[in-house]
Amino acid sequence: MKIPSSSIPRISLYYRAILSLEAVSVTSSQQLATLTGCSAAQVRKDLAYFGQFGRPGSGYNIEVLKSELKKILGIDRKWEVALVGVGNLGSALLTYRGFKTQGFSIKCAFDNDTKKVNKVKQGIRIKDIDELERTVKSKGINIAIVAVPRGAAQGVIDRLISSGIKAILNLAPIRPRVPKGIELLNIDLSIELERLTYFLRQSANPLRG
Amino acid sequence: MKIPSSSIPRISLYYRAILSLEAVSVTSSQQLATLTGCSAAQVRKDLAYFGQFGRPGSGYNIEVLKSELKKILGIDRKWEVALVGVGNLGSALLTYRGFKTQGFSIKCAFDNDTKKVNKVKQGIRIKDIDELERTVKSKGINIAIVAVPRGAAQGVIDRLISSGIKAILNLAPIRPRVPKGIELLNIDLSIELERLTYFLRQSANPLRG
DNA sequence: TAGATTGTTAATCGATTAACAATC
DNA sequence: TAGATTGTTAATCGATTAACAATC
Repeated sequence: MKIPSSSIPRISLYYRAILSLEAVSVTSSQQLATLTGCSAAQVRKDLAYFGQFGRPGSGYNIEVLKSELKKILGIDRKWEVALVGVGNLGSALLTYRGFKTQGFSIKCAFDNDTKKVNKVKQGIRIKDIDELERTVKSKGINIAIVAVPRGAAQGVIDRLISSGIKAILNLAPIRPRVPKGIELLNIDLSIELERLTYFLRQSANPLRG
Repeated sequence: MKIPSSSIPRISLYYRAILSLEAVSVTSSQQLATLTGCSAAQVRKDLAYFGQFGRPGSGYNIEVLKSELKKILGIDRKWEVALVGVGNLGSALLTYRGFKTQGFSIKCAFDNDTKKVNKVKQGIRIKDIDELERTVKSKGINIAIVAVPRGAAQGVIDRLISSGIKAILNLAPIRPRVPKGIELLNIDLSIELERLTYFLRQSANPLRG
């Protein structure tokens, strides 16, 4: 069955929602809908793509659902992540505690700035970019976050892929080329801001400023 | 005419693509397609939502297109942005140079940590969160970026809205409630990483680690 | 004129919503 | 049993792709 790609981030939302429901043992598509801003039909549809987790008449057992959603999302295990680029944004990601609570752990960090190399941040000794291939291969890391300047991004991503990285979260403002079979997600903050200004421009509201 | 919301970030991509084409005076939907990874039909469709910018047989004049796309995206002017939360992520955004090149300028920054208040970063004196309403109102700012911890996010967003903010980029890992007419975009890095682990989990590739 | 390329319409594809029989 | 709620099918909606007449 074809699963809409848009259903995956919603599964993450449902998972977070049930984490906030520790006191009860059962929930419903309606409750999950209210908690996440999705429709109840959407919740049931999304869950049904992956199995029959509920009981008609009573709803979804929270412990069952929690465990199933973790399996679906692949977070029923720890994942080690490589970070490339320890500038302002990279440093922020290194200290971001939200990753750890979801089972992600930044295990190594690289930069090409010799002033940063060998400095320790959050218990991670920053490595020279030259050590990227060796380290990623030897640690068997599958996921990388790229937080380097625009001009360096494609080169870094090529090197990550040749080191065996299979999934990349790219924060540099380019659309890198990657071969088939590599999962790439781009987060471009300026593009997001432009979605906002498009809206403000269209808006009927009399804008100030 | 109804414009698909997914076409807006593509317009941003086309705009960036033509910025890299300074040497030539004309481009085509095929060239923009190659540069952005979209299809040529998609490029023409997206542009046609907003007007007739090209000439059959010859293509799109770059200067004309550049100016039209800026107008569409609302970046034919400067925008002042308020930043709430000057932790690691907020500091990174304050120093991010990519915003300025697209016409965005972080004009004020707030934090509730008295150790940070009155410190100057990137030429911005960090203000106490208590000054949020007064400052945003008096400066007539329409856009805010929220980079506070999960627990503080909804409260901050409520206050931003009551100060007149119309568009919010939220980086805290919650889905805030906002009234109709307020544009909200959520960027949740853990959810993005979970899209990657979903893919790795599904992947036929024998994964290492 | 011949070749190129747009803008637009129709066809396809994919995702969401609504409805409801089956189940507890 | 009556009320609640799932899982699934069908209907709707929206976005993308293909095709091509019109234009330069």
